[in-house]
Amino acid sequence: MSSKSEEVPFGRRGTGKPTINDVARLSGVSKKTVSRVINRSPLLNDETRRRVLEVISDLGYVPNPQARALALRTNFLIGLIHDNPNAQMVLNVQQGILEALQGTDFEMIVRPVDRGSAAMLDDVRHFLERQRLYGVILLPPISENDALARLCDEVGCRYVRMGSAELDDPDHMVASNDREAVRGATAYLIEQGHRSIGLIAGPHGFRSATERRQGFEDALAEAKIKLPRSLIAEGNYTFASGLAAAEKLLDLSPRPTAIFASNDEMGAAVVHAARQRGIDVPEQLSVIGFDDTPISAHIWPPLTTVRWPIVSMARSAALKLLVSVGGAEAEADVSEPSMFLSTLVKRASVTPPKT
Amino acid sequence: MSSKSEEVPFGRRGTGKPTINDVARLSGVSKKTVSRVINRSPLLNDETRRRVLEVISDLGYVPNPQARALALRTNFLIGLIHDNPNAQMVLNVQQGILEALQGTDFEMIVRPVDRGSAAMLDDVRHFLERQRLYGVILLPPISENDALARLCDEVGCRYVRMGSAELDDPDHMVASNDREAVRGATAYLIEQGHRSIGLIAGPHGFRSATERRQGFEDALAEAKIKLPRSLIAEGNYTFASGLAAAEKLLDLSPRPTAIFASNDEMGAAVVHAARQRGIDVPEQLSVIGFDDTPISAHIWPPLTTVRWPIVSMARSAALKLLVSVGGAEAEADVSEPSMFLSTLVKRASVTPPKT
DNA sequence: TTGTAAGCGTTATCAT
DNA sequence: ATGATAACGCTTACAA
Repeated sequence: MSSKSEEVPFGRRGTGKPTINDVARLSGVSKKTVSRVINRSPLLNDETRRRVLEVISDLGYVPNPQARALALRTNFLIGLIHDNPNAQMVLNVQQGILEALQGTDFEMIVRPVDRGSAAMLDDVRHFLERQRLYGVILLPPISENDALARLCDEVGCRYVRMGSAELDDPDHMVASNDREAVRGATAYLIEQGHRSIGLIAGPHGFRSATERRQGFEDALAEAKIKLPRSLIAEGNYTFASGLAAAEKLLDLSPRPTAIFASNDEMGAAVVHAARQRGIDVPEQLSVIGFDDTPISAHIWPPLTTVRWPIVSMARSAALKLLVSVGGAEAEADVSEPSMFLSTLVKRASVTPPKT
Repeated sequence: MSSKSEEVPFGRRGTGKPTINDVARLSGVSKKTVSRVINRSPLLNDETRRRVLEVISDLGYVPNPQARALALRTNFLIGLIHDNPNAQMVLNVQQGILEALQGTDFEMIVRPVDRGSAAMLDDVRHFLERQRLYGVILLPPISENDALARLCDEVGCRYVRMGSAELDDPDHMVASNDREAVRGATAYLIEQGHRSIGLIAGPHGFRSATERRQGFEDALAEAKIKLPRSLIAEGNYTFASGLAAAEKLLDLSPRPTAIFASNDEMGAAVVHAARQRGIDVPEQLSVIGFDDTPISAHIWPPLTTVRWPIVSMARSAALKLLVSVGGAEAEADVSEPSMFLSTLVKRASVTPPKT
């Protein structure tokens, strides 16, 4: 009986910020109508909309995200879920996502997870259920986990997976053609005259590792080159593991004249290991990496590598998530691409072998 | 009159998740009492608290963050505001923050800003006002902007600044002793016998650049070495700028026998530039960097550098923000340190000069 | 096309 | 120490 707060002239309470009520009162319509304007409802008199928009802009009114989140049962947040050890990759992805979110009401929230942990799925479930994210982007390698994708579905959270191959339908996936890209890179090595080529593969169980390895083998098969198993070493995408793998390969005799490393970190490690034992790159050893992260350009010699369009992929992933916002119009957009092509970046770490 | 929803046995509506009402009903108390339990109110009968906690755990009840955010007018989010170009640094900071947030109800939200833009302060103000963050962490170099700190105060948002020197009171600051650390690094070069030492300074207007440069000059002054201005080049902390600066220094004749670069990116660039012109590091040129980011250990030769305890600093910064949560007890905690010491990491890029 | 009333799930006020 | 009731600022049902 007591409070008729609508009577208060303006922005009652200390906060000072105008609410939907202020807008409604000042433009002489109901809250609901203002809400319709905010949410771009199509069934609205143009004149009404205009008037409300004017008041909104006069007042500098901005809808309160917390209140919307409560009412809509969904937050205006895009989550990035990852267990990727590579700083540069994670940051590139963040950059891509943020570019997509630019100018929208969405913000990005980052959630690293522990792939090893048995509780990982439960952790993510709790996270998603609590935060009610609008959607999440799954980075490799965790993005390869099908159970995780199913989990997102279950809790009703939109998701897009990033990966090295199509492991989901196009609406839920942005993929690159790693296999083909590595085939091309290896073929380039063969063209240059290399016949004894080492491979530092990615870790067992990673889709990207498999794809890249297959691309490597595709190229060899095409050229009818048969290589001993000993020319394949395995790393886990870290510099340290690359160092160990490189040492194994460089101890071989005869030594390979070229090495393809499944990512730049390990490629840089090959160069490092070679220098350490006085082997000149590229004169005595050609090296190719993968990712085109800054380190590949910064070491000496600059590393020939496969450019992985990670920023564009991440941007696209985020845009796929946002497709369903803005009510009507957004759906009509040309849909975001789902396949991205990686390309070979030729630098100084490859030359024909000297015999 | 119509809805007596309290009668519904359990988790009405589709969502299925128990609410505070379910807990209240099942434990035979009011919502407010449950709320008190959740918020660790001290004035609560122990027996009541116990009973409620039991029901909470039986039900697997978790308070809805969106509703709390609306009622409390503050989100359970910690923001990271930065305009730092260095991927590794940003990611280290994220790691530190996330470590601190581990096990709490808080999540991290990342907000890059554009230092150059005139609208920067307004952007941040809108961001803070809309999102109602619990607190933000300001990374250098934007953390050096006093107007930004004042803005946080104004909109009632807790903040902690990270920086290379104390630019705020301890509650709002975690700092490192860059000046002293660089003085030590330079002294080490002098000890080794170097007398002609180049400096690649950070960009004008950056506090970290000033601090590091002063440390450099402190050491020279101590050793009574007077160097020509030409031995000081300026970069902007990027690899490319480091390359340009290195070229300038290496063109000098006589050439310096050592170079201190104000960060690792530029230090790596020095090594890169040296190799490019056939100058051996460290035999003909010693190099020291700053930060101890992975690149310093990954290039050849591994770079002697100053280890900046950035992860710990970020963790501490986040903990400072959280000090005021948990009602009563947290305040009593030993307060987080505000000063962090950087230390010299000796690797292979420094030797005595050959004359 | 627009408005009314009833939530969304929590906390604050002010009793008792 | 605890509870009834009114916010918090927005959206959805359902009318009109």
